[in-house]
Amino acid sequence: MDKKQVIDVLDRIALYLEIQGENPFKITAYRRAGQALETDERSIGGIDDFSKIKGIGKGTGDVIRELIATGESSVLNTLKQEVPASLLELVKIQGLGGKKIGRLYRELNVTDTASLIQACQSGKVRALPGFGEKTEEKLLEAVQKLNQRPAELPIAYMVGLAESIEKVLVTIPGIVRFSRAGSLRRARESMKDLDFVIETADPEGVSGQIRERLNVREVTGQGEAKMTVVLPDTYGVSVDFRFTSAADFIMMLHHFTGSRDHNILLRHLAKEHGEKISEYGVTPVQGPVLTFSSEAAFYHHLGLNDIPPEVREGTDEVERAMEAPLGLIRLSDIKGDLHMHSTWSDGNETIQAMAEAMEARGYAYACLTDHSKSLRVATGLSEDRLLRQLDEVASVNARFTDFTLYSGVEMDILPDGSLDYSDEILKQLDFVIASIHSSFSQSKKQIMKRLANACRNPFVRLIAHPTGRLLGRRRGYPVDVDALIRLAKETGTALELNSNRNRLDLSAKWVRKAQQAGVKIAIDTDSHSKKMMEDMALGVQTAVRGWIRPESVINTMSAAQFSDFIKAGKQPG
DNA sequence: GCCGTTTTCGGCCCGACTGTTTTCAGTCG
Repeated sequence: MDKKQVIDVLDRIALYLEIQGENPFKITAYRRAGQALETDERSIGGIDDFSKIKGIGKGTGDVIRELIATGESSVLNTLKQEVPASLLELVKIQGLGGKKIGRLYRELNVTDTASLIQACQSGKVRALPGFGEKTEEKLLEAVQKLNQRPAELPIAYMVGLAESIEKVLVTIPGIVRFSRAGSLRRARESMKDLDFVIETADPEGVSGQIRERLNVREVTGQGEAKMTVVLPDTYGVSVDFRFTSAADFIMMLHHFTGSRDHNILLRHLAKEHGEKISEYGVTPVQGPVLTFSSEAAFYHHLGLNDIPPEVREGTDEVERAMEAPLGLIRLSDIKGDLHMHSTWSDGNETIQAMAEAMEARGYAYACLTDHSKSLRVATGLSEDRLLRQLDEVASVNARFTDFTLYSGVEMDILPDGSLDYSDEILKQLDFVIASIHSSFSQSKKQIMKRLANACRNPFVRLIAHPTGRLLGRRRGYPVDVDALIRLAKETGTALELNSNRNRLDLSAKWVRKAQQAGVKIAIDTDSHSKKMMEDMALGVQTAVRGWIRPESVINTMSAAQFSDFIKAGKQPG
């Protein structure tokens, strides 16, 4: 039984207790025990005494120990006999929580979605005290919507929606400023909904404008402080708009950026000093409510170093910010982009145009890395064309003074593990990337053989999009990423964090492990157009989620350092 | 059920909104 399964059992126990109408604090105790386990860096086997972990006491500790010893929980088994398991599904229904589910079960014998629909249709639900006609209607609607859309949507899709919303918000005169909040601001890979915080003196007018201009499908909540709408997109994504005054903006933004668990940690901390935190500010022991002009100032008030949104997940970030500045990478640390394509293969722009756009972004250098010959769908370069391209890169590079364009290639690692060019060719390039674009369904063993061959080549400096995943669409090929990290370390090969919004590959979890192992990372956009260069921001956000420091990233090097890095060649570690 | 520089009892994060009520419980984030 692994950690995830143990946490899952604790959560299920909590849900059963909720349905039974148990003491709410007992319920959160089970959930908190699960969170404590998740936060702990050790694996289940590496923990000797669970009760020593804060949040786990005798009761939950016994449950965990029994689970590990026997694979079962007598607490859970008892609950299963008292409450049908099918009831657990009902919490997914909008507007239903443990308490209402418990009442529906005890008084109307509702056990699953089918019996809930029946109870609604026969008018029995509205007769229950606390329920009513409207509740019954909404429940019926919510049940029917239940499986119509995935619970969470990938960040690429949600960023697209957010961008289109922002285009509208900037044109509404009553809006002083606004910001993304919630999961998107924290750059989670997938999320349920979108959140915006808006400074305005006229929430009502602005609400009306937003409803009209976004052509919303439905308004599911409307008050003085907030509005919730459903967008007219394919999935019917829900968006929260929270309105605020100038003074409250930062605290409101902080609050709605979350995560909820992070906010809870901060409130516990404030409480130790007798202070109270809400979205309106910090209430001190005495005196007026405090607000702040930046989130950093707010953290500072709590005795913490600044914590960027991307790591506010309610794990150990508060503890770490207490000890020292986190020192995590920022977008401004990026000095170049090492992965881009031109019209020579499948890019949309000339080499010159791509280089100019990179320079305009303030970069000191970039590498041109078109596809290699075997990737025919992308008109990969034959040896002959690749060598001719070297001349073109040199001539484009000569037109810049404070910017260097390096020659490179994104070379295919072929299904049999061989590489698409000979070392004779590769040694003429400044920067060689290797990646897998074919035979995704091979065994893990064969995929690892391919990656090992690439890492062991003396000219391959970087493995691009190491897992080949496309978020929400494709899992990628089977990679033993731990083994790849060891290979990268051993051979002095860097691993990519591909910033493309559909990839974000490696993920935050894996770049964190790579950094811990001493492997260098490149945060690249793999741009095929100028527009795609903007995804660097998402790549850096993902790196921050992985607690990446600038010194672990090769494209944070200055122009001179990077030039030396190229010349020095691979340094096996 | 868990916890303690207010420590073995009495608390447990905080507020908006909805639908039900006629002062508030439940849900959500």
